[in-house]
Amino acid sequence: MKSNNPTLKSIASKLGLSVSTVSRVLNGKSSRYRISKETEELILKATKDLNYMPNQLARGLRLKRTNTIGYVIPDISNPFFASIAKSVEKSARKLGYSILLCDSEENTEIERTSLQLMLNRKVDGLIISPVGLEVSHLKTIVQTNIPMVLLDRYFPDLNIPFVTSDNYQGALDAVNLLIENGHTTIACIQGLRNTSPNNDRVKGYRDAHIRHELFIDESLIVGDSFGEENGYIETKLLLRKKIIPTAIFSVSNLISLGAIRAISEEGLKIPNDISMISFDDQPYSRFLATPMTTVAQQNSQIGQIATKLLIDQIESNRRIEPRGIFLPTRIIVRDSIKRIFKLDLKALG
Amino acid sequence: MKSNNPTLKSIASKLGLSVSTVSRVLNGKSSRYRISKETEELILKATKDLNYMPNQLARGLRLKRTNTIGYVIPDISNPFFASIAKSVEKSARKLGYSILLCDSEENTEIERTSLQLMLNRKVDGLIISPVGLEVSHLKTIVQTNIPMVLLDRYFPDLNIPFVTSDNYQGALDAVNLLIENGHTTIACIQGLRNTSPNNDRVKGYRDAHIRHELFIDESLIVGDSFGEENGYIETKLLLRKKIIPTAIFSVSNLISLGAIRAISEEGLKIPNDISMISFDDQPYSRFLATPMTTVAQQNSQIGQIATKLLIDQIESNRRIEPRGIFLPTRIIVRDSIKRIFKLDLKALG
DNA sequence: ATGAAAGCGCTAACAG
DNA sequence: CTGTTAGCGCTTTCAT
Repeated sequence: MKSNNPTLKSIASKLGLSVSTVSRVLNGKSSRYRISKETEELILKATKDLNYMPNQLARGLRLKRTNTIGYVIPDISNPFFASIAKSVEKSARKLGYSILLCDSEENTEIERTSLQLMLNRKVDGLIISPVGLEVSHLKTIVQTNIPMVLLDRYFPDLNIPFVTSDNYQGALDAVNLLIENGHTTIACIQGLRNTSPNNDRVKGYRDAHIRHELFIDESLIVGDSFGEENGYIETKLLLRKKIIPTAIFSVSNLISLGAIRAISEEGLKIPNDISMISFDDQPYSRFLATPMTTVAQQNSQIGQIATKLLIDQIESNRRIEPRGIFLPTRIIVRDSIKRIFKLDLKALG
Repeated sequence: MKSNNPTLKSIASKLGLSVSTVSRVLNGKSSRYRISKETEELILKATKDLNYMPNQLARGLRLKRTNTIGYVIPDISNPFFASIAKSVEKSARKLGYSILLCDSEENTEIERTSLQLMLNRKVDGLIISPVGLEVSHLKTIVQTNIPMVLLDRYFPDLNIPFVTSDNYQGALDAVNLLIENGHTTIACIQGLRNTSPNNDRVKGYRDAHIRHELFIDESLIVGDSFGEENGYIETKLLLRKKIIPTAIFSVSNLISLGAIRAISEEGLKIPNDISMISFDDQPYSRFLATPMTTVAQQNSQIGQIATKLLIDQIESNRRIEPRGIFLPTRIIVRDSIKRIFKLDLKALG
């Protein structure tokens, strides 16, 4: 049933040579071992004719190196992660590595077992966008000394290099913009709580308020997931409050979609009835009913840097000092923020 | 540097047993080999304590089975493919398989080398959404007898099972809808030519015309890629023609985004100035400036079926008869089609 | 009820 | 310049 692939052995015997010679030639060590031009060409020709391809399982077993890196991501269908996945795969491929992919579905248990699977498959390194709620399993992986880098979500107290956006600054900028446009009752729809991007963004939200000496209404900080459903539900709820916020700071692209759905269901218009700014720019952001003002991240760069960082670690065979890299975000102004009358509290007070 | 993982050997010697016994117990063959309860428990306890994990490289080498499947996709950042990737990964994981991922960037050469890489890594099977322009490399892979299934794009004359949407019927429905709304000058912005989804969709476009005895203006069938840029450029061009089409049938979600960009740049409105229907429904489709009428595919089902089909093949160890599976599409009517005065040619003639 | 040994396909140390 | 051999970690046949 299975076609018999040629092996070093079969080629060697066919040629009346030893496996080592064939192996040497194939690994470009002909000159180092002073192998004669004739045998070299003989071997090269034979391997080409037979379309010989080395068994990477055997190679990996022997070399303890698989040129494969494991990548675990919480939701590949989220366009934010999809675009990062693209750049991770591409950078890795360029550097000679393949990607073993796992979608953890925002579930720590799946993440844990998938990581174990990858370890068993002897990947050379790990890029993880962790769910972010649990660290214990990551800690045990750190102990194995396998190179790894965290992407997007990180743990400040964990000794692992990471690359992420400057979520704090991005959120600060976003909420500042809202405030500068006269908004003082601003809701914040969070993503998964206790994950670093969420924490940093919420902190930015708070600090923007503090800087402008604005009261922080805790009941306006709502939500608990990066998904659309969360955006929908929380917005529905927000619009039922006695005091309805004049603006929403949405912490992810998916949340925004849900929020938009709720807003339009309630017969309201952005930005006339309610303003909005959203984290994550997407190709469609500008084409929404109201073109969305967003905080754009450098998705492709995040993936690229993380991959290079990892492969550096793998190939230099040393742990790099586990620093975090924060990439700047940038605000793309479109039409979802309304400039409203600014009640100057200080002037009144 | 590297922490010494326990191996069968190290465990066996620590326990004063042989590797074979340990292996047997770990593979659940204790009863078959009448291994005493005590040794069994001894071994189980030791492996748990030491957190033993079998080296899958060694296992794969020996067993000729890796529980890994290769998945190559032309553009993971395209939300259509991202959502399929999600369901492929999930179904595979549930059935005990990991995914080796490669993004071919719509480039046959990358596809070819990536497939080779996967073969070298001894994946148990292949799911391929091929670029679709070249078959020769796929043909040689077929000859190796490795289980494979094509996803989305297929080759009718190639002996490989595939799963895809009923693109022909979907396009037929789409263009019929346009025609029923009075449109007779309908542009078709194609994706990558000579790929099956594109061909089938264009054929649907044509046949809808034929059925309604409408003239097919070849100059209205334009474009050559599934990307946004193509949609933008071709729409720009279409809007410069002497006779401007009253409607556009866009063959992909990305093309539509580009078309929308061009249309809005020209100061036109959908559907007042021009109507539109697009293949691929996306979460954002309903929130666009003009909520888009789309042809929705069953993304997650496509991925699931393809994966199960493949794993069936792998585990049953026989080639299934290479049939194609076409999943029905469905039209989601929103606001992007304007009902226009219907010029009844027959009545005039 | 358990062990010894071969071998999957490869690389590298050692030997000429 | 080339070959022999050991061994990566595992499963499985053959012994006992």
